[in-house]
Amino acid sequence: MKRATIRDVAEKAGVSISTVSRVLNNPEAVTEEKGKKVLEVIEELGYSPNALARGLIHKRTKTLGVLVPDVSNIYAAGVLRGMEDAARERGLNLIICNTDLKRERMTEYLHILSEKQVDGIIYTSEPVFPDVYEAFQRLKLPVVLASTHSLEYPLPSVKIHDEQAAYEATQYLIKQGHTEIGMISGPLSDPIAGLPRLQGYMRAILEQNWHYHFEQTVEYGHYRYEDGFEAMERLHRKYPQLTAVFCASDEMALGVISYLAQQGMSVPHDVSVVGFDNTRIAHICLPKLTTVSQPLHDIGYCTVQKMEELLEHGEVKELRTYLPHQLVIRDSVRSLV
Amino acid sequence: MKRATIRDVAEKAGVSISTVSRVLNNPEAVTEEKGKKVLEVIEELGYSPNALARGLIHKRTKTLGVLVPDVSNIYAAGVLRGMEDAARERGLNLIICNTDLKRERMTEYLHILSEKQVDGIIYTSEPVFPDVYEAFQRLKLPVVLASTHSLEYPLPSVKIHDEQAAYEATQYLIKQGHTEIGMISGPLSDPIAGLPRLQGYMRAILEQNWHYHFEQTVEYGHYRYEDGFEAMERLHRKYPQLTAVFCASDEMALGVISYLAQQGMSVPHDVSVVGFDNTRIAHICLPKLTTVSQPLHDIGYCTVQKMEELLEHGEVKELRTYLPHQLVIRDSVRSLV
DNA sequence: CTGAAAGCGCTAACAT
DNA sequence: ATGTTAGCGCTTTCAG
Repeated sequence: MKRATIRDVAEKAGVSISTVSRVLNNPEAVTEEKGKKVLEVIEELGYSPNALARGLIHKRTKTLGVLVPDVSNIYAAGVLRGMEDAARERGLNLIICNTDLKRERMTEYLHILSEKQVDGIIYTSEPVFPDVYEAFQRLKLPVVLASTHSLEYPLPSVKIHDEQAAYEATQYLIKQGHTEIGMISGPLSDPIAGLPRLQGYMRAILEQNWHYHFEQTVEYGHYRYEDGFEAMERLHRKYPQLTAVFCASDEMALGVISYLAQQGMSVPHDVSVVGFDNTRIAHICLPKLTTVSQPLHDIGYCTVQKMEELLEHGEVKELRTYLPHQLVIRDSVRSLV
Repeated sequence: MKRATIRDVAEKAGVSISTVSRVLNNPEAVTEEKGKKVLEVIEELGYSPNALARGLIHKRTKTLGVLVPDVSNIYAAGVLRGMEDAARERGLNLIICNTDLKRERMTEYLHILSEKQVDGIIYTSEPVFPDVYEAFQRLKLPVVLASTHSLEYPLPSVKIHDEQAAYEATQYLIKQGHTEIGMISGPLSDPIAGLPRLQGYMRAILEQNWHYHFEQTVEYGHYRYEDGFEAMERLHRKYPQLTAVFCASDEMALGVISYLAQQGMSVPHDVSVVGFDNTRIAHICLPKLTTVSQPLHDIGYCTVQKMEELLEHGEVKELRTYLPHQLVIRDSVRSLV
């Protein structure tokens, strides 16, 4: 059996389709009596309006497209959750698209989303490459960036201040009396979570007028557990006197701890470790990780808020929003003072 | 500037709109010359067809709705990723909906998805309550269940065989020489991951003809780290002689390990622990967790495959699919033999 | 091979 | 207050 249309309802209720439309969209403009009758028939037929038809007319679908590198990533999933909460409150829906950092997949998704007439696009975690920006332009779709930003292009964005957060995390280690502080950084080529966090670390160290050769005190990895493990192996070899390590992600921090454990060193007794992100694992593992907390949920939530603002007014008051981060003190740092 | 329509293309190319439509949907039915001309204009205008209009006609949107308790949950996110991969390969998109286990939110989402004319609904992780099933019926939408199933209703589903997996995990502990084996189970009221896993544990124990009082050897929790911690506290009090614990989730297993560590006991030296799910944390934490691996990605992937089958043929060959699980041996179990 | 026209389900003027 | 009608952008007969 086919689903009922507005026409079916109108017929059965003995009114015109516009009356039915009115009880749904503008009930005051209809006699109470007829209104009630129509509502009854709607209930009886299990009628519900076709959003496609509506969207065709209004040119609004109440649907947003979300481009994310990988939903199964715990960080992305947290942000996504915040988006979804904000979206629900506003009657919006989210179509999620895994890009896996593949450019072709991104443009492919962008096309599909455009055809599906989404009201806007949320672009997550990745730098905005010129060809991507161009695609945004061509599609003429509102775009908001989540946990990434762009200094080249005027795109609204929501993230934390990574450089400052890393600065504060390093400063904390310094305040605890550490003077030999290494870092496991993300890739230098990552302008979002790589370079800025490294810069924050360096700023804190440079402030001390210490004699650091950063080539000796910094290693790199792609944020994953295994990367942290391997990077720590390299770092420890070239910088054995370190007493603390600041990591650009929680997973890498756990890799570091794991490597140290394997070498018979314990955290925080022998080496102190600070992570970044405050993902769920940070307070689950042993020792519990001192880490920089990103307000994942808020970032997602605020991104959708911003999108709504953009949709309503055609512009946003604050182009680039930097949400507050927080250093969460747990058990992975030892005080030397 | 508005986006180009098929009419704009037709005019500019000097053909009728039906010709443009043909170029897109049935290129062989058009002269090569005109075809080329039209393609050029399409490119020039940046035209892309409106999926809403198409959907209105075809009554197919190439969009699926996914109901999930919480995307930020690492388990759900893994399954979701598998779904997305399968969906992309088939030109489908996924609208995700967080239910937070709230019935009202579920029915609300179901309505919205129905209005948006999704081709089908994927329902994840939760038991199918009668009112939910009724809602499915009313909406007349194809439904497939992911990592849940229903024995009451004829709904296609994809999950692992939880009872058997738990049985094997417990059996493994027995084979390692353990005779005092406790369990941290999920809630009895959970017919998916709660009761079946407990039953598997009990079956393995009963097979040994041991004198177990399960009231003494089993405690319960809601799968989270904190639950595991607290449940272990209770379990250890009433069953102090245990040498191994089987947990219904990885997070609870880590809670157990954490509690034991706090009590000065070490895993696996003093107590062995087996988890369930093989989420990312299982191989990140110390000691690395021996656990039952669920093929999260496959579950999601297979669910979408099944949905496609249902959409194509109106039925599925195998109503309830049980994907193979696997016990992943790591470092959290000590052999006593 | 191509174009005209009907219509998918709905909303929004425009009449009445 | 209600009904009639013209589209929204597209596909699909049906003629030619």
